[in-house]
Amino acid sequence: MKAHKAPNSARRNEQSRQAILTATRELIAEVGYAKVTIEAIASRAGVGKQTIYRWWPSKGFVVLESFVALIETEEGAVELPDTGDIEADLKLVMRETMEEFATPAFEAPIRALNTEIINDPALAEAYNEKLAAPTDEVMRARLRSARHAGQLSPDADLDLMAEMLYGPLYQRWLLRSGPLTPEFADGLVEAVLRAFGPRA
Amino acid sequence: MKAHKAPNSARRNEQSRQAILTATRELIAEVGYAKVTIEAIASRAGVGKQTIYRWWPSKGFVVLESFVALIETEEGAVELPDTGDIEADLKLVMRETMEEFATPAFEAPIRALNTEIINDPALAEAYNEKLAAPTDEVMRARLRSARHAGQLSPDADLDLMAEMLYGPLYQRWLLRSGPLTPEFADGLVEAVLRAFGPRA
Amino acid sequence: MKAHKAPNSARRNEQSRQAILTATRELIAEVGYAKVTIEAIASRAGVGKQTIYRWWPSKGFVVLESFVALIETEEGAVELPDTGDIEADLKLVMRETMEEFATPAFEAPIRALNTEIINDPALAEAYNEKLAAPTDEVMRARLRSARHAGQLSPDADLDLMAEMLYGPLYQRWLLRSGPLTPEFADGLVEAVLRAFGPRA
Amino acid sequence: MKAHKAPNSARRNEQSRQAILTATRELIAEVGYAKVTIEAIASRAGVGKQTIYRWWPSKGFVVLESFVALIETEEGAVELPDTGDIEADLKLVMRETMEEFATPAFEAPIRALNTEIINDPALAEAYNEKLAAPTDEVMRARLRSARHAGQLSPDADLDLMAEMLYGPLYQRWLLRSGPLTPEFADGLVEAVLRAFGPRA
DNA sequence: TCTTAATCGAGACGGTACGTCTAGTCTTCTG
DNA sequence: CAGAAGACTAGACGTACCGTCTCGATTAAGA
Repeated sequence: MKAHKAPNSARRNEQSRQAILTATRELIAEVGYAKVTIEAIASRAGVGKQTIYRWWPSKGFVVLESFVALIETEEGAVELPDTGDIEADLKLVMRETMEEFATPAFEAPIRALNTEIINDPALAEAYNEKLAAPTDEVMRARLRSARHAGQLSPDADLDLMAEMLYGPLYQRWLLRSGPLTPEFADGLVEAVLRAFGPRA
Repeated sequence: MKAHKAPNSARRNEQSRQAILTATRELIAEVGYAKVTIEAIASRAGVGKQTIYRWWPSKGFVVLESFVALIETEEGAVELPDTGDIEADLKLVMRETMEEFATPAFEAPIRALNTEIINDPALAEAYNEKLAAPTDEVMRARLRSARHAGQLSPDADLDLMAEMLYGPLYQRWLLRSGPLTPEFADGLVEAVLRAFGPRA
Repeated sequence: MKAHKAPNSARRNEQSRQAILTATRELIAEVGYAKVTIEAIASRAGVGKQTIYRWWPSKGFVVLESFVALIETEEGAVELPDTGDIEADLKLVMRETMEEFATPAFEAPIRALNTEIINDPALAEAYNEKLAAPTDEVMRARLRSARHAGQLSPDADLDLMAEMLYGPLYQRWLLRSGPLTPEFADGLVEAVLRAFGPRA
Repeated sequence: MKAHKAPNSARRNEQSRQAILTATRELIAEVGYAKVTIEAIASRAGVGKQTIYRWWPSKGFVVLESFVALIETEEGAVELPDTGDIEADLKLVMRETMEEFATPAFEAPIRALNTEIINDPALAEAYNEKLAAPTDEVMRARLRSARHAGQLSPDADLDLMAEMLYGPLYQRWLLRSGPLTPEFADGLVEAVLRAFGPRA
């Protein structure tokens, strides 16, 4: 595998970049990730194929950047609810997350990205840094608040806790190993809180 | 998508079938799943392409069957250790699972399968039934034994418990979102046992 | 340069072959040789690109074969006039040849072929064998008849004679180094006959 | 086809011009004309592509100018031998010409030019004027001398004679329609002299 | 035992997309 | 402010595979 070497970006055409990211998002929504081709993106964006190959090492990175760009525009409002009741808040968040996962418009591209991530460590790194890390940080912030409020054990490992909340959910969704029901979300939250609650 | 209709298997050539499954496994190990093509499998197996298309609906199913075939041959010995100490046993199992995940010979094909599963519900179902279910059942058997021994709460949800053990581990591995260290395994087991232990 | 290895032609699809040769001729007539692409030929012929690459080593050979095919269909009538007067016959033939050279429908593809021949010895060989040799043989047959009739010296080198008739004409045409006038043709014939006539 | 309009040459950078012509000659010698690209010339010459497009209408003209430039530097010594024996002199010249044609360093670029000339009338004109005409004139000068010496018929058409000497030779070479042997050269000269000799 | 019909290896077929290459134009920065 | 540097749109290149489709040549079943 040849390492991708991005050229000097000073001369980069920002209009083309935006057109490519937009076309990518549109195409994924229209025909599904697996059928999105570099040629189609270039054609839709009114751009030469070389312009894509010049700046991105693979389709996965184009897709990733197209989502990062989308998220960055709506940034700021990303924060979990904090009613003071950690259990209620977590259950709500988990249910909302599950619903998001069930939305085709959301599901398709994320599944797509995960497909690529599995076999591309470089893309995985970029994904974790650009998309997963911010999401996790939001969760950890809420947990930190709860711990401060005495609703969690003072020595609760919040990183592990976040992973225990998201991991089982994610697995069921990605591998379709089980249904995403509210009961599942509630049971998961309750179990995690038993593990990290103040009594533990 | 046209439904795959397997023809009458009475006339099926078992030698060809075995050659295909073996070639598939070899090729995945040699060049990685993404670069394995139907043509390469056919060529390696000394088989016409049509013979593959006749009996399997997609590459994913060939891969899946090649692993199922492998596992079925070594069946029987699959059982978790039971020293009477559930915490020690689980920690051991989790560490061993992690090591397995780190073995290239094991990692490559499982990643391969997961790639296909993500975008193919039918394959996901077959995967969960043929490969995941047996593994989970082994885990649940050990947990049932522990509950019977009073090391777990009488009303512990063993299905959920198994998912909480495997989910975070699986997520870290598949998405490379964190390192697979013994400390992580231990922390995970301890937290899950706090959630489902006799006091809870 | 990789040697072109035509596969076993037993399975060859004759319909596709004809469609390709026809499409090639049409495209050359429509847009000119330089702008004819393999992709366009394939598309026009309703054929996969690989089918062209499988059977021909380069665009030049496709073009060559398309003309050979054309000529072979009208075969049989190819013979020079023989009125008994070699000078008159040659002058007529040379003038007709010049007119042919001036016909766009004829000129374009032959120029095209010559372009390729210059830099491709293999194509040159095929061209000389398939297109040039038959034409030359027809000329030599007429000269042989004239020699037999005593209108040429008994030891006249007919091969050289043919080359001296066609060479200057060809050069003027290909390199546009001079006009193709009847006077030029007549002068050329007269000079060649002085060189190879019975008195010489 | 857009007419090429050379800009005001007052500001033209002579160093760049020379670098381009030199790079062109070197590249033709190294990789062959067909594989020479404008980009490669610009890169080798340390020049922007635009500088080439600004001053030359096509690759052919760059090649042509690169040879004209070369020839102009060694000009003056161009004259045919004149021993008084036209047959011996012509045979010598023809043999030398053939040898030149067989020299790769000479052959490659001339073939290259001819490739372009075939399909580009404007270039053909420039070629005939700049390269062919001087060569022909040298030949005609020698023939004029022979006619004056009574070795040729007083009314011999020297232009036609020159074409009859070069034409067959050129055709054999360009189309590889036959071997370039001394016997061929001698036979050609003898035949032409029979046609244009004093007796005729 | 002899059809006879499905399966087999083989590989040509019409296609799609790949990633690279070059053309010719346009833009930016530097000497 | 001309020129080097090089990014841009466009599109052909030749390759790799896809999944379908013949081709005989087995081969196993039932007549």
